[in-house]
Amino acid sequence: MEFGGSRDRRRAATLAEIKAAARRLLVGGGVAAVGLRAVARELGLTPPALYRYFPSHEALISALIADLYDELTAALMDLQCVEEDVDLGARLYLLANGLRDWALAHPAEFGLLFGTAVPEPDGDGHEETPGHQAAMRFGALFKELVAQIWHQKPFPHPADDELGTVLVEQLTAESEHFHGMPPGAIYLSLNYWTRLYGLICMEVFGQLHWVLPDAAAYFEAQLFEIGGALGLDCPAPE
Amino acid sequence: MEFGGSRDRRRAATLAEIKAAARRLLVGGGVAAVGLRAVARELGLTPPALYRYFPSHEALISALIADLYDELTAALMDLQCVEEDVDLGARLYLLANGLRDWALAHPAEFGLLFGTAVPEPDGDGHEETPGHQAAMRFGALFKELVAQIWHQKPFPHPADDELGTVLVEQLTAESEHFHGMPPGAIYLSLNYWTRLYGLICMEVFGQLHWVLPDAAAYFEAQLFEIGGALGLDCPAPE
DNA sequence: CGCCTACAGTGAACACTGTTAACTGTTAAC
DNA sequence: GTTAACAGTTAACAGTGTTCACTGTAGGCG
Repeated sequence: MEFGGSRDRRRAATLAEIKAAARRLLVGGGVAAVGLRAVARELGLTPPALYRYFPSHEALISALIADLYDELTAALMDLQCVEEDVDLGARLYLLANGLRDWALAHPAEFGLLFGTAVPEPDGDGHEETPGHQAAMRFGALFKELVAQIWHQKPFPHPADDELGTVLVEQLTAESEHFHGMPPGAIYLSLNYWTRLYGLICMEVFGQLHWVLPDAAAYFEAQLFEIGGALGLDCPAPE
Repeated sequence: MEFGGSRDRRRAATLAEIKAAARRLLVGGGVAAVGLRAVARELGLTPPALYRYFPSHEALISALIADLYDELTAALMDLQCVEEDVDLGARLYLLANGLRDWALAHPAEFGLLFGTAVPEPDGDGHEETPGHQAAMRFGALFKELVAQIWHQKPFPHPADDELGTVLVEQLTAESEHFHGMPPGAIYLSLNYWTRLYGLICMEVFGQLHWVLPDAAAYFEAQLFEIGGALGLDCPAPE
């Protein structure tokens, strides 16, 4: 029935089907709904069959996380490339707004990626799961853009003695990821990311509904504010 | 053995024991570890016995959440009352630092309270579970203090036309909870809370470890920054 | 005091979950 | 054309939340 081909092709196909079914269940009923047996049921398979593709339920979830990170990264990348000639500030604005839109459109996926990822105090330090690698690629997206903005037009930043020695030391350690930006500039960039993340998390996780029924206007105002710290002017005043 | 007393007393005692055991399991192995059977096992009871005290597993978790909110609220309250004569700015500083300390000391509990609480789009609007009421009491702690700070020494705030009509409308709707503060001042207060929440969430959920190994210095710097927006001067310069 | 009711708690069972072992057939490789 | 790898199944195990029928004991009331 399925037009033949090498066995690997068939295997890759069902593997994709499995992840698609898992994704479907995730958007339908949250993380709890994507169970091993539920996925198997979705494909008309028996539960043990999935163990030919994933060593455990947790591995399936991890693969799903990695895929979601890549999907989010890709979505944000070609969101900026729709208009190639927009300036860097507008691209950061598109990135931030795109992230919020994606989070609001896919709350279950966002919750899986960014909510309650309580990291066990790992002894070795850097883990190498594909999920973490995908997360790094996602983070690089932001770092790259901010570094470009900085190198195009350096924005005023706090001096080293304003930050304190310990903080400067940690920030300079991250300097290579930010293309040699000075600690004060990295501090402001981290500030941007932290506030953006916090805002979206609070909105998606419903922590903001108790005070703001619709956080869109607040988000817009905050975006202007944190963009201003990076030397960007307001993209859309009102 | 247990010195007698009315039956209600005994019931309340075991109810407290149940929640204590649940709490113990929570800190030991995260949310997933606090299962109905595990709690029963902890007390030497059979699982169905717990249904005399909670109608379901979810109800037990909800009660645990409510208790944790109250515990956190109480901890933060008497943290400020240790020194009665400290000024309001220092009390806010204590509140913010106390919240961070509690979150870092009890990551599992913090995750249960503030992580991935994906709110189902509820039609009625305001739910009345004890957990939400406890959350409101917790939020009131912050709102009260900020309102006191405002009324003692009003800080400069953005004008209405800087915020936009929609945002001003939403903020004025929350004015009663902030003791009649103007929208611009509520905006800054919300800003404070949003950034504080975002920072702590990122740190506890490990989203910050990839760039800052120890976020204490960064948190301190941010605290100074967001406190400055409320007219407070730096409590500890370094 | 003695009955009787309410209630905490038990045992067995159901439907579900992730996971493993032993076993099929089909299919690609030598 | 034989063989070995592999997808997939059936059966089972341990664990979960939950329900039902049942026990004993303790409290309230006549």
